[in-house]
Amino acid sequence: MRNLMAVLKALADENRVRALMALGPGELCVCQIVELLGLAPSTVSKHMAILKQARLVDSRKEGRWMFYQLAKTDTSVEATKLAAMVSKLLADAPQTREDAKRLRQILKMDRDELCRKQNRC
Amino acid sequence: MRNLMAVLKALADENRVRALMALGPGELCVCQIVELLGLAPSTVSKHMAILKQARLVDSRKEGRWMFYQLAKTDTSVEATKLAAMVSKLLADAPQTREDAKRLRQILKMDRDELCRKQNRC
DNA sequence: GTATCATTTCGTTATATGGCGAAATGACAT
DNA sequence: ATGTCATTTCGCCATATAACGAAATGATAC
Repeated sequence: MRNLMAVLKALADENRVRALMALGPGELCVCQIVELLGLAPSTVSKHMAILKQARLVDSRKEGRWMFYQLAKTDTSVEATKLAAMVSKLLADAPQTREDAKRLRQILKMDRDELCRKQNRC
Repeated sequence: MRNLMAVLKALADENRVRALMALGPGELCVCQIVELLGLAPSTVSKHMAILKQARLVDSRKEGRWMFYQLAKTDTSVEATKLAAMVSKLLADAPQTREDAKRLRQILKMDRDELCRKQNRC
């Protein structure tokens, strides 16, 4: 019950759901998610921590960058199944399409430059 | 997206999830849910309104009583599928078993008496 | 070591949420 | 019509949550 509620609470925020959807194709670093959602890095970091605690995502540190990816299937039954269902239900939503399009642009950018740009403004 | 978020937000509260689980076997009136959850009638009413807005439940008025039941399958794809999954994931949880047991007792009580008792204390 | 830079943690603020009790509503009974 | 009673709406309070910026962290680069 506790685990499931953590998952459901994690899924009860639009920005977190968008982040999850964005991770579908593959891992992303924080600054890429920041760019997609248009939120402060500290805010995104907190969101990702909540997703991680709910076992919806895993993280991997590489140098200065922290990469987040969807949790593997065996991590948590509740998390995986619910995330898969939400993902399926949202697959055709306008917001999802828009984000996917924007994400393709973001992935084309140089990561160093992307981060630097964020720290300037 | 809006619909799905409404469903996910509705599911992000333990008392609402417990109420949903309790409706599995069949419809219940507000005072029965009040008895199960141990919350004020006004609070339960608000919770049920949220579940209804998310199209997770339907309501039916019979005299003074308002009965809530799980929404029919064709009401909302998102709501129905997610509710079914949550229900399956929680089927064996201790809280669910406890609530089911208590619910059997509540259903044995006379509804008039149950409501009257609540208004006294 | 010192600087730089991505990310996280911390402190603060505004808003959302969940809870209650009192008053309003709406239906039955007298 | 008046009263009773289940439920809802309203107003209020306490807590939770989401957002930001500033400071701390931890890793590379000089």
